[in-house]
This record gives sequence, C-alpha cells and structure tokens, in this order.
Amino acid sequence: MATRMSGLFGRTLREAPAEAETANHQLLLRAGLVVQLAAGVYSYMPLAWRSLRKIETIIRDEMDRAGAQELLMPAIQPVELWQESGRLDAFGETMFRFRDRRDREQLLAPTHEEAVTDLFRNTVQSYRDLPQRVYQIQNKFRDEARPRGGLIRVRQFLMKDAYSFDADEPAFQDSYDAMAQAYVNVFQRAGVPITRVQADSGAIGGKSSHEFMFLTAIGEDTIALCRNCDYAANQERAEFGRGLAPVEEPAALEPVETPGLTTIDALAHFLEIPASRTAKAGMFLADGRPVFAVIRGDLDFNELKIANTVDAHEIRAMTNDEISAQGWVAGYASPIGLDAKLTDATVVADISIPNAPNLVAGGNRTDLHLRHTNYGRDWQAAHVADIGLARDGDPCPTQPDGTPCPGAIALDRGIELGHIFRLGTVFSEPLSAHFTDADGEQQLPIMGSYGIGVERLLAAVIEQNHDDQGIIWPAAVAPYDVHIVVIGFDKPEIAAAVAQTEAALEAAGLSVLTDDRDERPGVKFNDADLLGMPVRLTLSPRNLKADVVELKARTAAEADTVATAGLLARLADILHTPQPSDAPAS
RNA sequence: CGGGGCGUAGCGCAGUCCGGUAGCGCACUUGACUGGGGGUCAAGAGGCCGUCGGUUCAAAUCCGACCGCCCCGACCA
Repeated sequence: MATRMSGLFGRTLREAPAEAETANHQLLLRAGLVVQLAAGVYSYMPLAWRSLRKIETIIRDEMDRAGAQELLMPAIQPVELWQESGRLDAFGETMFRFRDRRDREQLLAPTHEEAVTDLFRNTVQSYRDLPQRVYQIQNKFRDEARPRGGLIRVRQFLMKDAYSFDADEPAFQDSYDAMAQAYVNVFQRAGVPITRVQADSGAIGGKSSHEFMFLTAIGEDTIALCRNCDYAANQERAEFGRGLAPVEEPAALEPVETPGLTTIDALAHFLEIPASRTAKAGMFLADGRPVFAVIRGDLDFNELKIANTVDAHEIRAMTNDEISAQGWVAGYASPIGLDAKLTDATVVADISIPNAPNLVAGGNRTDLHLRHTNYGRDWQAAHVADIGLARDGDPCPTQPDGTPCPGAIALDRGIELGHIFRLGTVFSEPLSAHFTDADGEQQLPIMGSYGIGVERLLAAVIEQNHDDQGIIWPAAVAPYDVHIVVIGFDKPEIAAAVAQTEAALEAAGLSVLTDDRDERPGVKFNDADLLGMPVRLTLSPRNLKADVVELKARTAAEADTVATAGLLARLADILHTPQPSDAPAS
C-alpha cells in the first residue's frame, strides 16, 4: 500500500531546531526523520526507519555474499564475561552497567567480541568447522563522554558487527579481504564515497586495523592522505618521513645560557638555528607512569603513539608540578643524565632523533641548554619509535606497496563509517576458545572483527546527498522510490487516477509516498524536495486531461511530462540502482 | 571531566539588564476566499517561563542549588 502523507506519522519543519549545526542533522530533523529523546538517544520515525532497513538490506546482502551468517547476540551481558577478557577497565565509564534483581552486575554491551568468542568456544571444536564468519545488526550501548553531531556520536546505536574465526593467518587474510570488499560494496551501493585508511586499533585490541572514512569537513577524525600516492591513515597512527638528517661529526657538548627561552621557537630564534636542530622534550603520565619523550624540535608528539609504545591505555601531559616532582625543569628538561637522577621514567625517542647530530637540548637547569647533544653518545632511550604527529606538508612515509614516494601529506577530516580489525588471538586466548587441528592439537582461532555504524551511514548518505532544498536520496536507500504530489485530490477523477497510478507503480515493485494532503501546491513541492525521494510525480487535473504525468527526478533541474503509457519504463530507467557488485564473495 | 553557550507554546525567537503575573513569526483548530513553488482574511486553542529553594506585597525577570541540551577540548571499538 502506498503511504499517504495525510496519515504519515511525523512531520516536516520549516526551520531546523537550533541544536542542529550540520546539514545532515538539520535535514534529519526538518524532514521529521528522527526525534531526540535524550543526549545521544534518538527515535527513528517511519521514513528514517524505512531507509535504515534498506541500508540493512544492502549490508545483509553483502555480508551474505562475503560468506557470513546472520545471528543475534544479547545486549545484556554479565560483567564476568568482560572480566574474563580483561576489557572491563579498557571501556571504563563508557560502559552502561547495572545490577539485576539478584544483585548480579550486568552491562549493556558496547560491542560483542566477548559474546561471540563465548559462542565459538561453546559451539566449535574442530578445524573442520572453520572458517566461520558471523554477523549481526544490533543495538550497541556506549555512554559516550560527549554525544554529538546528531547521529554521528550517540549512546545507543545500530551496528553491524561481524566476526571471523580462522585456523591460520592465510585463511584469516581471506576473511579480512572478503569483509573489506564487502565494505567497499556496501558504501558504494549506499551512495557514500569512502576512503580506506590505516587506523589505530584502540581499546578493542588487536594487531592492526583499517577504517572506512567518509571524508567531510564535519568529520571528527583527522586523516592523513598523500597528495601523490594512495597512502592514507588516521592521524592517530599516520607515519611520515623525517627528511634527510645533516651529515656532521658529533661535536663536544657545550652549555649555553638561554634565559627565559622555554619554547623551541624562542630557543631556535635566539640561537639562529632551525627548530630541526633542537630536541624537544615531552613529559607524560602513561597509565600513571612517567614517560620522558624526545623528538626533533620541528616535530610534534603523537600522544597515542607514545602510549602504544609504552603499552599504556591512557596518557596525558604532566603538569608543571608533576614535572618538578620528577626532578625535571619544565622548559629545560634534558634527556641527558636521566639515569643518574635515579628516575624511573621510561625514556622514548622518536625515530627522528638517532640520526640527528648535534641537537640543542635542555640542560635540566633553569636558563640552560646544551649544544651538540648526540643520541647514543650522551643518552639512550628505552624505546626508539615513531612517536611523531603527522602534519600537513610532512613527507609521505612510503607508498602502500613499499616504494618510496616524493609526495607530501595532506590532512583531511572524516567520519568513521566502518572499521575492520585483525584481532589475532587477543580474545580467543583469554577466553580459552580452542579448536582441534588436523594433528589433534588444541589451537587458538585467528579472529577478525568488522563494524559498520548503520545510523552513521544514514547521516553520511544525507550529508553527501543534499542541496539547499533538502535531501537527495540515492535510490538504493530512499525511504520510497516515488513521491506523488497530488493537486486537486478532492476531485473524484483525480483521486481515482492517483489510486490507479499507485497500484500500477506498486505492481511494478516500486514503493510510493503520496501527498494527498489539502495543502497548497507550493507546500507540497517544497516538502517533496525536502523529503527527497528520487522521483516526484505530479498528478493534477491539467495533466490528467492531457493524459500525462509530470515527472521530475530529484536530481533534475526541471520537470517534464511523460505519457502515462511510458511512465513505468521511464521510472525503471531513473531508479535503476547499482546492482550488487560482481566481485567474488571471498 | 575542563571551557563556553542556552533552557519562555510543536519549531524559531523577543521579553530578563531596570520585578507588577507573557508576546511575535511559523505550525495547529474552525470558517471564508484562494488553488502549480511554503497564500489572504477572520475567529480560536495551546505555556507550572527546566526544577527546587530563597528574597519581595509581588519573580520568566533578583539570589542559590540542582537538572537538561548544544558547542570546543579531553575522551571516542
């Protein structure tokens, strides 16, 4: 049955509520697609739900093609399960927790690695049962510190999460590649351009990951992209070239008085040297432990990289008091002599440091620096690692295939729509999920985890596909295929023609939204533009008399008339949606 | 959690500085006119001014506490 707008639950707004800033958020509210209940908690009205179900259908189709089976796991889970994996602390406050009537601690699952691994250990015993790929589309719960951006960061949301279990690395790679291809297909079919980037794997653990980013100025993630090659990474983990170090013989250490010069800029200016000839010190607390980090003066620290280097969850810069408590001097801290000061700090040097000779570093005394410090001769770090923050213009690290690239990094903003992880055995091991291999030995399955934010994808569809008038739904995810604007619905012959047209369209498999309201034509046309179905048909006495219907694709500038007889063919032409890709299923 | 902003009718806002019992536009209801890009006229309905407490003869307005929402940051599988 066609939906009649006179009875549609939900309505359009002429003005967007003040809390909406981005185009997609404003349109979601103005079109009456979503209604907010609390911070980061939304209802999806009938139009939005139809679109979300279409997105889900695409996802299911591609998941099935990638060899995954749909199931549904519990949202309520006992805390014990998460103690078993050791992830309770990693999620911390983000987890919604409660006690049941028997005083058992429960939680609302933010993700399902634990649950699926538990399922696996209860279900699979033999390598003959591998590989396994499963997925679900399910509400996730995360008590985000700051929900924001409409549907972009919410506290209850639909997620498609998939998990793979494989007997060995090559088999895992097949699963990973199948999922990656499925993701490319999903986003392409939904009408959202995506960029696949290397990502940090965060609290979920695991060895490596890729994010599927929708590049947009309103994105909350920063992406480093090479202007020349295909290199793309989240700034959190983006690598970059440090350039060629000058070739110099190490010179003798030389104190230099530097009164009041506590910044690299001031120091470099005073000494008339480039910032790259200085060493920048950074003092951090990583899971409460002191870390002394050193990087070339012209570069910035990437705190996440530092945390990963010292295997910490949380990291922050020390306060001046904390620095003093370590016996260091803020602004003049030096990596030299840290051992002698009996510090328990972990010293980490950026990869820019060992090759850079004769750097000016702090003297660990107010108003004193040291010239000609040399790594190896004057000091050593526990870790030499990439702890630099990729910035606009930095040299591209290398092309994905390993060949050198002369390009430079550009920074862009993006929204993470999907994330795929290599988990390895980080869940199968603590949860004791085993299978028996062909030799009768117990083995741990190699796992993968694959997520898509369903409403986030909806928001991205709208952000990507709209104009000043409203949404421009891609046919594949539009709530309805056709929006019929009726002029003169009170006239019996018009009402009859409408019913006839609706029936004909639906017989052809099209979904129809009919604006039968007693509104002025202008109101209806504006609402049709706002709601943004791919095709608008106008039925009016004028057109009926001429035995035509007026047809306007949402993307077209002007409407034109079509003989009634040729209508279905024309619609099929416009609504032809991208078919499931021809890529192999795995 | 730090910084900032905002809570007055379904939506957008004024009124708050300077206390006197609430208003505008859109939307909604009824009627008439109108009828192809958000119409006109007329008559209506709708508000515990976020909550609680205080000051005062009197509080949307002043004071205090709390709650909620938005933005920036921290955080973010």
